[in-house]
Amino acid sequence: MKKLRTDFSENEWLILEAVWAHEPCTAPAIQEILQQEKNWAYTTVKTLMDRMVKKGLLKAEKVRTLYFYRAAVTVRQAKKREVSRTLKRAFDGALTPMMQFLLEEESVSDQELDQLEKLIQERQRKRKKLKKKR
Amino acid sequence: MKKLRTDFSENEWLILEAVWAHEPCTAPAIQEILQQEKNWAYTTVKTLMDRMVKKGLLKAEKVRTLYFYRAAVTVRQAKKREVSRTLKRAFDGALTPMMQFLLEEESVSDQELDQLEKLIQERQRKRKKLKKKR
DNA sequence: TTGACAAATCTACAAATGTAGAGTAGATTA
DNA sequence: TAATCTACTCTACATTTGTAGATTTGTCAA
Repeated sequence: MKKLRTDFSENEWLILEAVWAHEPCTAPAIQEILQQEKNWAYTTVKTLMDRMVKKGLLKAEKVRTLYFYRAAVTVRQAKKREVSRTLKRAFDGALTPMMQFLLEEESVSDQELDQLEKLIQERQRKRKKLKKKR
Repeated sequence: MKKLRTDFSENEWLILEAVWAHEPCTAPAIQEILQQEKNWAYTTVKTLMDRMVKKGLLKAEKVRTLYFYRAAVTVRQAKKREVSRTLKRAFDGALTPMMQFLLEEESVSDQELDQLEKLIQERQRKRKKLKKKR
């Protein structure tokens, strides 16, 4: 076996999110934070986090007897990873079809549609400005 | 342990794609088709496929001595699953932020931008038409 | 009919992931 | 200082996933 999973598991996301929101933080703190969602035993959380350190998703630093954890990937990087994966897998890397799919399948509110329109038009303006410069 | 993974593994996608393109088809056929990408032994392919049957991703039908497989999920369903997952995980289910992220992070060509603009404007037209009717 | 072949069945094993108990060591407090 | 509390360490075990060998069986051609 060689192929390592490049994406995060559900649990890894959960923990990453908690860590992003509270770093630097300890394993007991994370357990506490996720108490509601996951009724994990302390050792479960700790094991997960230590495995994530090994994988380079978190960093751990020992301060006296306590371990403090931080994320080793940024929110942006994680999102990027997640999005690229879906883009590649389900749309063969093609952006427009993915966008189209999103527009069709995920119910888009009127408001969202307006926002999107604005986003794109802004983009277009930027593009045209650049073109003039060249 | 209870939580079953709701998304597909990389290998499951690969096989699903091959099956979609050739169903109904046999395990040896799939092995053949994926020969280039994955130099899998026949039993590997067969095992994967049978596990996918158990999970409800494929259906198998015995015709005399041969097993024919078909996908048990449509391309659309699979895409939907994949996309929803990313949407939920990385954007807390919010479409606009995801779109925005796509626009920012995935390099969008001029052409794509035009296409997107068109897509959205078409959408807007539809919306307005609907409104009139009401 | 027998051998060769193809596909199926059975079994196996390592790594990854989900989950956590038992024991220990340092910190706090009575 | 002794009892207690906390967080850490070590170990463990089941399930899922990746990967495939060995064996069996059904089919077809010589």
